[in-house]
Amino acid sequence: MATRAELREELIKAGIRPSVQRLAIFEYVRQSCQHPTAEVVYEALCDELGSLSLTTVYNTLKLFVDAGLISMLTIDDTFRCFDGNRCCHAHFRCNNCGKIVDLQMKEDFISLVEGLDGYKITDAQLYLKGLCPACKNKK
Amino acid sequence: MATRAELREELIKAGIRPSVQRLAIFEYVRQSCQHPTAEVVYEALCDELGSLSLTTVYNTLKLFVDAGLISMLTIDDTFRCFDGNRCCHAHFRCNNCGKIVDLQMKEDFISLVEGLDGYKITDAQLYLKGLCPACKNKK
DNA sequence: TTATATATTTGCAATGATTACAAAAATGAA
DNA sequence: TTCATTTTTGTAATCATTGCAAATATATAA
Repeated sequence: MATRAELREELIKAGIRPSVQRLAIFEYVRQSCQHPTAEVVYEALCDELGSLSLTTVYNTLKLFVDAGLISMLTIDDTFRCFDGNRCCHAHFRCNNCGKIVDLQMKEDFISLVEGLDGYKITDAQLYLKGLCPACKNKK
Repeated sequence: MATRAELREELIKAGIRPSVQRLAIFEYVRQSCQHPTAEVVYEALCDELGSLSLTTVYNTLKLFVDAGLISMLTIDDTFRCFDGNRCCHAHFRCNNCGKIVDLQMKEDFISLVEGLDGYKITDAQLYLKGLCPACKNKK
């Protein structure tokens, strides 16, 4: 769990000026295990920051994604969500309850992909979908 | 390359009545290596079928995805595209030119995921993003 | 400090892919 | 044929996301 000062340093190192809004958004996404959407980030930080614009949240999240500081997940095709967990992991989305969970990997999945000579890879996501144990038992 | 009769049988086996529209859409997505969007499928088949509704294309593609006959890709976060290739493979999307290409796998990537006991997996997608060789050289 | 340029935030309007809906057409059963 | 069911269609609505221009904050220079 990084401190606020460490997160600030990380932004600066990435060439991003740590404004109040940016630092709050960065901290929120990095600490969350919930894969929040832009809307969720906005709702969560509105009070804390006094005021905040949804546009700022969208712009800032995009800034972080482009800088490689967080990832954007498109596992749900109706909205994007964001992930501050920097360890290599896969995601599972339950088709019934919609929950998105992290799954550990035995090894980095990029090593299994063939024919990547000449490519520059900046992002990799492994998405699994189906039924989570709870929903599977209900049916 | 499956014949039209084989594709028809596959629909019936999946419990889907092979209407003219459905068979044409199924054939198009299965034969294409281009990961078409609903709009692309619609444009391609409008003439062939005389008339066609974009709503039908959307509904039909969803029907096929739910039946496990084709996959939906969300590698590009601004639109969905569809993939009729049933072999296990990964996808790469170039951040510069937008091209989506298939990549072979040394082995099925699901085997690398831990903690799947109790889950029912119905879909798995591995997405890589970055620069393709051509775009990488240009920069 | 003050003035000026630059970067950031904000609110609202616009965008566009996708879906809801209800009518029309096609198909199957009796 | 008649009736019920399934499928298709066109249009309107939805809603997550973006464009844009004004307002605000921050950094730099003098």
